[in-house]
Amino acid sequence: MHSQSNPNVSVDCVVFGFDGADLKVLLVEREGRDNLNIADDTLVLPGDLINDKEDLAAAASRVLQNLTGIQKIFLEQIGAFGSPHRLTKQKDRVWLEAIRVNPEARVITVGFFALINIKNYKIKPAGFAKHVIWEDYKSVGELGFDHNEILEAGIHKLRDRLYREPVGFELLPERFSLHQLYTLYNEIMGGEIDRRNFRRRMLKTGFLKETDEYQAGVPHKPARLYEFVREEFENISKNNFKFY
Amino acid sequence: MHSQSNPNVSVDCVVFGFDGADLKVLLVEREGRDNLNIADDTLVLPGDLINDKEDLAAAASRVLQNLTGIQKIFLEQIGAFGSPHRLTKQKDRVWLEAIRVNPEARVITVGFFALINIKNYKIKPAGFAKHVIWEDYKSVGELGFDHNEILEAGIHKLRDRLYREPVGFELLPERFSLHQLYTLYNEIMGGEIDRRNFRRRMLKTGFLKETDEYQAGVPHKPARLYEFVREEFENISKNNFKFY
DNA sequence: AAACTTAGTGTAAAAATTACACTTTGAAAA
DNA sequence: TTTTCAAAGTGTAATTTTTACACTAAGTTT
Repeated sequence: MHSQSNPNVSVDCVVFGFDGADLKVLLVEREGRDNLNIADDTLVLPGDLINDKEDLAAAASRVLQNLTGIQKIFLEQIGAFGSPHRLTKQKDRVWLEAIRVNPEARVITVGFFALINIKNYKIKPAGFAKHVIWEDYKSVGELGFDHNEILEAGIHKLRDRLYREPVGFELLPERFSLHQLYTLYNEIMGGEIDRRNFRRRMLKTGFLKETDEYQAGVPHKPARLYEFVREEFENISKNNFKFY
Repeated sequence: MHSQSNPNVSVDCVVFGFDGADLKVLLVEREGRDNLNIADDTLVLPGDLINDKEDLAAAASRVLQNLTGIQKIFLEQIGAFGSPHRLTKQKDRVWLEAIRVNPEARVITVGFFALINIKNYKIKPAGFAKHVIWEDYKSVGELGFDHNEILEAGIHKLRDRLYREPVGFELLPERFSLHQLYTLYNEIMGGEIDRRNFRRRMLKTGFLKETDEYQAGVPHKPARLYEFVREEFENISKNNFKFY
């Protein structure tokens, strides 16, 4: 396994999820205290060195599959992060020396961002990851390596994509209420979107199909559920639709 | 020099220029036929392996400095390109074997795009580049390696940036006519922008300062020249201005 | 039956976008 | 010196998009 790892290139994944109210990020606690003999409970983005004949996206996919078990996942590259100093923090060095074949190697990493429906998958620790947690995006503290920087680039990309492509639906269940969709957009855009205008706008697009299903188990008027119809989206907006 | 190169990571630069009418890309002819004993006149993007303690952007900057002599240049990352097959075309292999210390190495490359004012600099061959040419973007044929793919990603990024940031001015002389600006936008956006609406819109923004200078040596009414005032741009549009 | 909570609906004013054609000016040609 | 040519420069009206804003409906819990 390590023998076929490329010592100079890794991938790191910014995985966003949505629980209906807040935007979450998947973080892992570095294997430390218990398995190795070092005190380290630093949180990092899930990632790994790439294998020799492995595509970059495939490597990211592998990392996520280890954590989530999902095969097909929305994945998009954020970019490369290659500062010569990105691994030189003291704590990071200690960890690298404990775990890597070649801890001195210059590593450039390629960031990916992924979107998953937080309810659909049980996340389980795997590989280097001792614990895996969904952290509220707003509460993320200092991460290991240069991962705060990668995360920032990730949220930036997410906003950009949310604005132009129908990626929001990746974060929701197949059937969702307009309120859920609204909360998602409003949360990620960090903004003050008008609820009524949002609703009208989304319905006007024509790619939301209303179903006969309604919310259940809520202590108030149940909302109608909708589905996203990708074919309609493709037809309607030959690549230059604006979401908000 | 080669001893401090990282064998697994390179940078490649998509350099756009504008000659007043057409969008151009800087391409280099691989050193081949003459200096090495191989027949190879393939065109590629300028690029090189990164050095061991060199930042990615610094590597791109170094490559461009070798070609253009410019220190400060507008540079932005496009992304990483890491297909395991990106160097496996026959012609590319022959060239790599002739030139690289470790021609078998898996190389992932990081693309950058740069904008330069085509008239300000004399481009001169350097390093691996035998000839350097400004190729009309629309006429670019098959390039070596995966460079067509990188170029496509570059033009995509350029359009995206042109839409949101005042990067167009990097491609023009310091003083320019509204016609030049219009042609630039219209060319890059590949579109049918209305000339009058464009003019009004740009003037309304407030960050174009009119000068007392006029076009000279043209066989018709000379146009007034304008300057881009970055400070005004920064003030007016706290980061969410839309150009077109 | 009352209270609570979220679902669901419409309109009018303002702003932005679009489509569109003629006059002006200077240089070059006749 | 007059004519011709080429691009510069200018305004308006119609349409569309965006924004701001408040009440009624429906189901659950108390």
